[in-house]
Amino acid sequence: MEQQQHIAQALEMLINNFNQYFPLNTKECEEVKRVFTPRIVKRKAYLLQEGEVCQHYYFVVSGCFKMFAIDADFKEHNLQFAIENDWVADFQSFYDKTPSKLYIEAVEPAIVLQIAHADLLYLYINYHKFDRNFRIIIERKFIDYQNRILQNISSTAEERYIAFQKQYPHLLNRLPNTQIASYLGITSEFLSKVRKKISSK
Amino acid sequence: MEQQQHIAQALEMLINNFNQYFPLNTKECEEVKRVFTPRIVKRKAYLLQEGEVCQHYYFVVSGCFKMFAIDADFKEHNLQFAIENDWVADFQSFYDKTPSKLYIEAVEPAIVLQIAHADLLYLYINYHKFDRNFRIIIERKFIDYQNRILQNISSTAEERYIAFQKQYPHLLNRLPNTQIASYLGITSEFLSKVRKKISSK
DNA sequence: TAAGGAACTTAAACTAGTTTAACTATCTTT
DNA sequence: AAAGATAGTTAAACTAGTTTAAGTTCCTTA
Repeated sequence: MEQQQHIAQALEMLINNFNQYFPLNTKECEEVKRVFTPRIVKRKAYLLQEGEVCQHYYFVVSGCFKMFAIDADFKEHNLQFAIENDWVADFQSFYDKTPSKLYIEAVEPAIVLQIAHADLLYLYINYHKFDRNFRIIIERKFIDYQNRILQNISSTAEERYIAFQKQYPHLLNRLPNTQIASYLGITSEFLSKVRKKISSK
Repeated sequence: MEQQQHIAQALEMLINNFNQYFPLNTKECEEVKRVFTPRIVKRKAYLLQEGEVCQHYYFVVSGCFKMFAIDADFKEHNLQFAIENDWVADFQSFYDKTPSKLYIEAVEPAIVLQIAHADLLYLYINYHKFDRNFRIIIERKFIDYQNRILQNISSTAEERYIAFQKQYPHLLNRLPNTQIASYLGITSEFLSKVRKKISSK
């Protein structure tokens, strides 16, 4: 059946993702296939909304998500985008079991593989390799965040936009500029001005 | 001898730090005592300078550090401060063995316990618990960074300074305002203005 | 104990980025 | 095919934050 083949492909993608770090053995692969479950997400649907406890850690198989907060003036601020092969969750809520202040919304129709908190703990406790691989995954995300903070405190909006273009060329076509502006911490009107200035060079 | 007692105290602090997460057994404690070595750092001395490969992961026993980058205009931008019980390193350089773009400098006389890259790998490979505990340590730092990014893209300098006061009251007294301004991503002149405005309320 | 250097403040002139508003184009849904 | 929402641009008036410079205090080290 077609559906089952899609699931098999998604799981293969996930296992390949783990294998980039410390490859899984047969038993570990079986456990992954057992505890990760697929989920189809429509455009504009949420994986997480403010006030909910983040119950799952998500691996993105296809599509694109934005994770954002809404401030007192009802403005959205994009913390990160997640596309194929990315991991996304609100860790603070996921590990502390506290209500999240964040939203995770599909900006394109998407497929994810999700693992529940208890299942992840099960993997951590029984297989050294998942502590290892998730440590490495989070370390890489930490490095990305650190570089982004450095940019935020040291560069102008124009410099940050140019850096974004270089670092995420594949996202430029997939996201409206309003979303990129929100990620960069500027208004979309000002991004428009910046883009005009750059293109006139 | 007095020196040895200081070292014993520092190691106890380190082990207590690990024990906050998943407590170490006797063998793991012994290994920690074997592979972490103490280092005394004078004020204004560096643990890391731009161009060097970050060879150690540092646990701060006492004192205070700033980690920063220097931009094209020779201005410093503080990425983080580290005091007692904090961990500090440039991960990108440490794991990839690439020259660092960062500096780690003592702003107070300090004592650290350092572990070399190879020794950390040894712990990771032989003891599940270190992968586990360092995963948790980095996850917490990741959450802090994420909250900071959200602040940077969504709040004014005044709001960020007030948040800093709340989150790090103990750092306010230990750091000159110039260093805090650099951390917040503003000039010290503007921080002066912000502080005046706040105090006049 | 003198002197040089950090640290802090103030202020005036400037620039980067926001706000509000209006217009156009494109997509989405019915 | 129409209608409404979403996206992008422009511009004028505004505000947040920078730059340069000068003056003061405090701290450090010779």
